Amino acid sequence: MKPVTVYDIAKEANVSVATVSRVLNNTAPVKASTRERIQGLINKYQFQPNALARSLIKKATGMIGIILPDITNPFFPEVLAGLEQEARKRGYTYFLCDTGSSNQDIKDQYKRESQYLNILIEKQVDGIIMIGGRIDLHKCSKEMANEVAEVNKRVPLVFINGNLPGARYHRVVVDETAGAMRVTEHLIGLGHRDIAFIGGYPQMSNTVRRLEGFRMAMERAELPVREDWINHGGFSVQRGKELMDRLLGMEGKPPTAVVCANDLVGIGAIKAAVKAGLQVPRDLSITGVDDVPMAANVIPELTTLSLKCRELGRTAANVLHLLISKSEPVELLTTLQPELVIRESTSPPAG
Amino acid sequence: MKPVTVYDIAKEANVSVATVSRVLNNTAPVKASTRERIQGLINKYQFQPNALARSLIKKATGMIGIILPDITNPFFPEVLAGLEQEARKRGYTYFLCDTGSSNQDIKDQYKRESQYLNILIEKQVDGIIMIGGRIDLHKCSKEMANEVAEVNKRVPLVFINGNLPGARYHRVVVDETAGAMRVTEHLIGLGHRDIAFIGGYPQMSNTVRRLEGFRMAMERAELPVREDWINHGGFSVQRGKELMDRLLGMEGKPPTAVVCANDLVGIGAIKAAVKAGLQVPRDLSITGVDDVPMAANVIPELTTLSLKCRELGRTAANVLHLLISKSEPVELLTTLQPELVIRESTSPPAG
DNA sequence: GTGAAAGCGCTAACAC
DNA sequence: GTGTTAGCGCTTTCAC
Repeated sequence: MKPVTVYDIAKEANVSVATVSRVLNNTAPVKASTRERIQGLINKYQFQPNALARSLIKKATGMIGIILPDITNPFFPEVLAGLEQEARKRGYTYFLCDTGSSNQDIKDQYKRESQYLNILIEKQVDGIIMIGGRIDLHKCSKEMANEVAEVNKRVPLVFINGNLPGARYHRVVVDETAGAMRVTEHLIGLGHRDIAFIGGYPQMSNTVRRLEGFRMAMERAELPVREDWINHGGFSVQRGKELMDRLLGMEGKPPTAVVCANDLVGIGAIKAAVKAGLQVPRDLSITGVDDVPMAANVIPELTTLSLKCRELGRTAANVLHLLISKSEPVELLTTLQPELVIRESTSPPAG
Repeated sequence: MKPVTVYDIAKEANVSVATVSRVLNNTAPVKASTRERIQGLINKYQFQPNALARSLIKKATGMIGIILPDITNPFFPEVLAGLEQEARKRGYTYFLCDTGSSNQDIKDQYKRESQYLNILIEKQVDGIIMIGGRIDLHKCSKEMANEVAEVNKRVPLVFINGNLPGARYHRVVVDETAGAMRVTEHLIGLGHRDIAFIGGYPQMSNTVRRLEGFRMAMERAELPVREDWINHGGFSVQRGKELMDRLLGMEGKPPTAVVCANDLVGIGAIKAAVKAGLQVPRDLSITGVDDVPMAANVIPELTTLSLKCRELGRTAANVLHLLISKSEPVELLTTLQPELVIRESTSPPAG
């Protein structure tokens, strides 16, 4: 059976399509009796207006796109949850564009970003939010940056925790440098002097920022930074284990505390430390960054830096909505303050 | 600046829109020279055809909708990852419709499902996948079931691990009953006789199925089922802690093993047990269901039942695609076998 | 309060 | 090979 259209409704109600449209959109007064007649038919046929046709005219689709690198990393669902809430409230639905670093060849991640960018434009989304991927690159290639700049000209665009050279973007960020400083200072305040930093990728700006905060805190406390205690390699639990193993395998006195680039690495670090016979935090304090739900569920519960994931998502959706509705001018940069969450994985050093 | 259309391209290339459309879709041969001329303009203006207009004619959008209850529960991102992979390969983009049991008033969850169902139809998605929510209800109300039946008439629909009365649906399921039996038998094989079951909701069919498998294994081994050791209350880590605490607080000899309704409950159960001074698995064996990534990352690593999340997602996307393309008849029911994953949280009972 | 008609940007017959 | 034209299903002037 063919889907019913405004014409079908109009014909059966003995009115014109214009009138049907009017009751559909409440865009002009309609006589109560005809309105009821039409409404009756709408209910009878469970008529649902075709949003494609509507959007084609209105030049607005109520759809936005979210491009992210890996929904499987628990950080992103948290951000999404915040985003969803705000988006739904404003009447948007969203395309989730996972560039799938967990599934597919990670080398193609940026290619998939480009594809999704194009697809979203063709689908006429009202706006796009990007998080992770190329906007986290410390040095992004001119071509990749350019692509995004072009998109930015065509449709409202908001970055979460990232940036790109060559254009001015609307960004919602959390001050990771200050946050990493706070984490490190917490450790220093506890009495630690020998502190390592593991995880992340040196070519990613989030890692650079977190490491920078770490260094600033150490410097301010006049503590030496052991360069061989700074090791990168990724953001996964597996990486955390490996990096911690390496740290534990080094000659000489080990660190008494380890700042991890994110919670997953921190969880891996705990695993490796426990497996090596250490007690956390007695023998070794460990911290994370993100405050994903699991951070509160591991044993011992992970001291971490809350990146305010949900608020980040809500805020980004909000900024994007403001941009779309053009109701008011929007600040380019919105900065949230992260929050130190002290749990069980940190304590004064033993001895 | 206005977006460029086929007309703009056609005019500047001195051809008709039909020819532009032809090179865009490779739908008929075009003289090489004109094709190049047109392609040049397309590149020059970075012309992207409006997918709304195209879909309006073709009656296909390349969009599908996924309705799920809570992206924040790590089970769902895993399924999504599988789904995304398959969907992308087939050229679909998808709306993520999170009915947000984590954010908002959970009482409105089913209302949001209804809303999303309507929105997806209006947006003319080519198909819908549902997972969780009302399709997991052991007894779903007539009205709620009816809504879905109506949707099922209008657009291809696939359920993951759920069902609804009143109509025949295409479903991709994993045999949870057999799986729960396998888990329980593993425990029994280890020598356990006093086994509890915690977590889930009695009104949800997944809980019913898992509990059924548990009971069947116990019965087959001629072991008594202690009804006061069967406690429901949810699927979260927090619930797992509470339910385990209650178990530990009961009079008499405690169970030597606990089958948890899912991994999160299992992780909570471990936390509560450890906090109570027990050693897992020496004093208490604990199992989960799902095999979310975190199950392998907690200490001790959780023995669990892999629900083949990714495969579930891939298969569902596949089935939906088959339904959409009508290329071949599709089985109503696709069943996957779950897999017991033995890790560290189970061992023979002490002494 | 209501209808006629002109599109929104594209594809697909159907001519030539 | 290419152009003309009629829609897809809806909203929106502009009359009446």
